Amino acid sequence: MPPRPDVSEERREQILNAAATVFARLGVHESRMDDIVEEAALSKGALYWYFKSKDDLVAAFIERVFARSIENLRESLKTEQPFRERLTMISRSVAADIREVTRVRSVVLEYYALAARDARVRDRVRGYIEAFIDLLATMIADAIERRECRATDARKTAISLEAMYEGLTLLRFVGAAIDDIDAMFDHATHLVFDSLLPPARTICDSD
Amino acid sequence: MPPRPDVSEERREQILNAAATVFARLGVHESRMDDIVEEAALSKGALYWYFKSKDDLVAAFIERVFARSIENLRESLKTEQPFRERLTMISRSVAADIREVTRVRSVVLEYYALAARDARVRDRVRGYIEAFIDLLATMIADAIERRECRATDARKTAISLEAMYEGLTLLRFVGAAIDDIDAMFDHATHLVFDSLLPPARTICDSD
Amino acid sequence: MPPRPDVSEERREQILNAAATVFARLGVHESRMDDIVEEAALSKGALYWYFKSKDDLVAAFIERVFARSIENLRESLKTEQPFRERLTMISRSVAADIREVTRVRSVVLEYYALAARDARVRDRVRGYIEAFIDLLATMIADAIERRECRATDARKTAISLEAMYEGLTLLRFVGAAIDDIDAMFDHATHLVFDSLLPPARTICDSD
Amino acid sequence: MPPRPDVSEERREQILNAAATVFARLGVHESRMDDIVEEAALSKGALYWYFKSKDDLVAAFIERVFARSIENLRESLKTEQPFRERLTMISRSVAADIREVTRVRSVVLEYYALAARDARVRDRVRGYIEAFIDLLATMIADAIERRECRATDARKTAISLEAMYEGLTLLRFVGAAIDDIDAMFDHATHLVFDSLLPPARTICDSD
DNA sequence: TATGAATGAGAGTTCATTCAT
DNA sequence: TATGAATGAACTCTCATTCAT
Repeated sequence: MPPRPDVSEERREQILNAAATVFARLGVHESRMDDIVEEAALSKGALYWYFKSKDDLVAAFIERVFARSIENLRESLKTEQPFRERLTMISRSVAADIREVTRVRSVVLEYYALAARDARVRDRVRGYIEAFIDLLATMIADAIERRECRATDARKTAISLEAMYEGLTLLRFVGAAIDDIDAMFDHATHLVFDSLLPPARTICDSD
Repeated sequence: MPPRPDVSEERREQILNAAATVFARLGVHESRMDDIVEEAALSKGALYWYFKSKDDLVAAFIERVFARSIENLRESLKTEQPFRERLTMISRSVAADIREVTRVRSVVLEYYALAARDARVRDRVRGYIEAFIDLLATMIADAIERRECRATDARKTAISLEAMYEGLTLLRFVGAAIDDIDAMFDHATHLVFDSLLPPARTICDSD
Repeated sequence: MPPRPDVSEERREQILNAAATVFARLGVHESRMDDIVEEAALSKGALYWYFKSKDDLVAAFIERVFARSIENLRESLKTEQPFRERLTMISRSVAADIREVTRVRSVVLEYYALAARDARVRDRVRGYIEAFIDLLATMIADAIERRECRATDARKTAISLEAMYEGLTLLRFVGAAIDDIDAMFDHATHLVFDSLLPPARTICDSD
Repeated sequence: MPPRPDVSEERREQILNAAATVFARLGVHESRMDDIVEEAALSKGALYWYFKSKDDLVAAFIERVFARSIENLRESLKTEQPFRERLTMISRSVAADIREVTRVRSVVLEYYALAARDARVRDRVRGYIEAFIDLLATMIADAIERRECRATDARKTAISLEAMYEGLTLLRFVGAAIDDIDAMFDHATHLVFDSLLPPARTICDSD
């Protein structure tokens, strides 16, 4: 029981926020611990008191980014809604994510690149992506069960969706091809959505 | 003194090949000029004779990777074939690309990350991706014109496809979710494909 | 409020014991104040309350080691005994010392090394060694007076003995040459002992 | 085959000499790589070109000190001489060593201290001391064979001698007890020498 | 007395780049 | 063309010490 109020958590936040600012400006690789120290208005020692290395800091930072993304998605899926609306909500949620954190995305990419050679990083990244995919797969499986969607491999489809979202984010991020984010996400989502509609009958009926 | 045969081009290839090996093993960031010098069995001076900086070398390396990818795709699209077969061919071409160059992919990712902060890198990357998208868009537009595919925004669809391929590559690369590359690419491609089939009639007929 | 019992002395002991453990494991140079704090199950502040610096702590620690060694020797010399037995006792006392404190010896060595450049450390070390030599010299002078030993420069001989003991300790410590400590110390002691026996007559008698 | 004359060896010497100067002034621990760089009038990079770490530099330095000591002793033992003269020569050789390298000795001590915890250092030190002992043991064995010296365990006696020399060096080094080095070494050597003389007869004759 | 978060100067080491030969 | 020893600015991380509580 420390006599002073425990400021550990807010110090960590303070540092993580400083890191976010600096990483966004310079990228992880070009960011110096001194830059972050200055941004956080702390001493070098304090930074190393809370994070035992730069790698540790980067990992914690990424963890936070991932956790928030997952949280956003989970929130979007909470309410009871038809499949179509849910898909749209997800599309919008991810699109919003991008707009908010475009610059931070470079850090995520550097982290992805790192995953190739560091098994621990790879495990962390995989964990996050699997969590994302699981949420989507569950939603799709539900839809199939409710006949809102034709029978398909829920997991493979979830992966495809996740891949498309990651891909669009990437394209947007490298400044390629995508001007109107919302329009693009909607188009992409409906491309998949159309192919998931319950088959034939509906269409014939409308004939 | 007869002019010595110009070895410039093969020296560049020699260095680029060495770079490929080293980058694949260590990533761009962790690769030292000395590592590449050693792998190429050359001297430091020679390396700097052909590439004026590490950035220059990385750029040349990436350029080569991109060029080969584009070339592969262009080759796949050369023959006259129905839309459906073409899509399958593309799917297989990209899947093959991944298998071949998984490790190199980390270099591409690092380069993507770099694109966020360096306008020149961004332009290069955008150029490559746009070229890829253009190829896809042309193919789709052709299909629409031939009524092999229902009317849709060809460019947006091409972007979606490209995004999905980039996304799947990314997922595969970070070791997430994808075990059977071919199956996954086929599923993803057909998801889009199904939604691009000419509407209604065909389906009802099969009833 | 009754005055709390003074825990100063036992706190100092507690810290010194912790230091002994840590120094033995890591050496002075590689031991961190934090290591000692942890080993002592105290706080950093408490440590600095009792010892004003690392140097201060090291000095106190060494002082204790020296004092104990001197005490051991003094104890060995207390009883009335012939010269020969006394020498043997000393030999055994030093040999026992080594076995007990081999690891601590590295701390002493580091301290010796430090003595080269720090006059205060040098004075401390000199004081200890002089005390040791004085004890030996007194014993030898006694033996001479009692004709148990031939006339010789008592101090120079004491120095030689002390040197040999320090030397053997050093050799043992760096892992060189000495397997059987007792045998080695006996051999060394008797080398000197034989040359200190009263001369000639004794030997001729035995002819 | 380098076009320029190979300066590697002299560069190493240059650095080692600079290290000797700085180590003598500050001790190994307090010596900064920058100090050595400055003393050597080189760049930090050059220093690290020839020695891959501070540890490596220290090891090379010590190696040189050891090698020279051994060489000195070997030189002293080359000429054919009676046992008595040889012992005196050794005594003088070691005494001279001390006078020359007193300050360097602190580095050796730090190295000895290090030996306690680093097996590789220990092996190096052991090697040197064993070499020293072997030289002495061979000399003593010779003397025994020639009846210049009474039968004794040559190796144990060599160890005792080496121990005494190391001990005297240590004492001198920490500023204790020894004012007249030569007188002290002579006394110590003859202490042992007397006990190694062939027994009885000689002594009785002189009565 | 006792705590432990905070300090910050300074350490060893790296590595892209240069340039005399 | 080609070499590789040399450069040095800049990096991450350490740890004895302090001081508000």
